[in-house]
Amino acid sequence: MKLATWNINSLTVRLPQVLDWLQGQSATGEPVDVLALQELKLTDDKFPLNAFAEAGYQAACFGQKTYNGVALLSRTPMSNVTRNIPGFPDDMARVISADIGDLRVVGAYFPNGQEPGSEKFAYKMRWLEALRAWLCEELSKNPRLVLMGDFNITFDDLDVWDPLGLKDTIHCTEQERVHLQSLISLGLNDAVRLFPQPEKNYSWWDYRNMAFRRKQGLRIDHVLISDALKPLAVECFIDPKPRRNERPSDHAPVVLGINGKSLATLGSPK
DNA sequence: ATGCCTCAGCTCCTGAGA
Repeated sequence: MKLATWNINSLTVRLPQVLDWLQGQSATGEPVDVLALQELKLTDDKFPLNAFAEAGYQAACFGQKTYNGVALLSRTPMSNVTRNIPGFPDDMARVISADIGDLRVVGAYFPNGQEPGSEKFAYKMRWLEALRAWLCEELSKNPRLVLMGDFNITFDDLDVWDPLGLKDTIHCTEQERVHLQSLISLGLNDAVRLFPQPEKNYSWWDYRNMAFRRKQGLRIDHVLISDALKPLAVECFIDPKPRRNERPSDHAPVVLGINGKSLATLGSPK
């Protein structure tokens, strides 16, 4: 089965591109079974449930006016949907989770953080700590867990087009990376790095300065899979093609393929 | 360079993003 995440920077603007992309994935191979979306920038009453239903997807959305907003699309039913981090009061719609098959899927839009030392950076740190504590519980309840979304954090210099120039700037600070590693320490794995990748493998490029054409990007969108799922992963890649669209999102989707058959037939012979 | 795009909205400017 195939799972993906994409920060689409306004679903109102990007809905046709999302539908096109899903169609394209089906046409060239396996359909995307689960898609996590971030930065919907719309309220739930404006969520295009019907358009996705016609494309074969059920949806769980958690929207908000103007900013943030996340959703999960799935070809199969979702249950136990939760919104944001339980026990962490937050005005912003950033997390949506669901049981899908025998997976626990968490889609997240991590805080940007703006600038080290700012109040928004402090909020990012608090949010990251709350996420870690909650995921620790979630993993104990369901070891088959996927955490994917716009993390707004790079793992290391390999994720940064100009590591020297951007050293210690937002998305690249030690504090953010320590938090990201603390998620990894829960028993999660950076799925992209499990497979060979192209050079300059980024998921976001600034709209300004022709950054995409100049390959000046960051890898800040991630798919983390739990230890139990790691042996089942068959591919994970960033698809930069939608970034070449006429009115693109500044982010590209990240796709994970896992061996769903072996999940379904676990314990049965052949 | 307090800039450069893009998006939403109490829309002809501002805040936020990354």
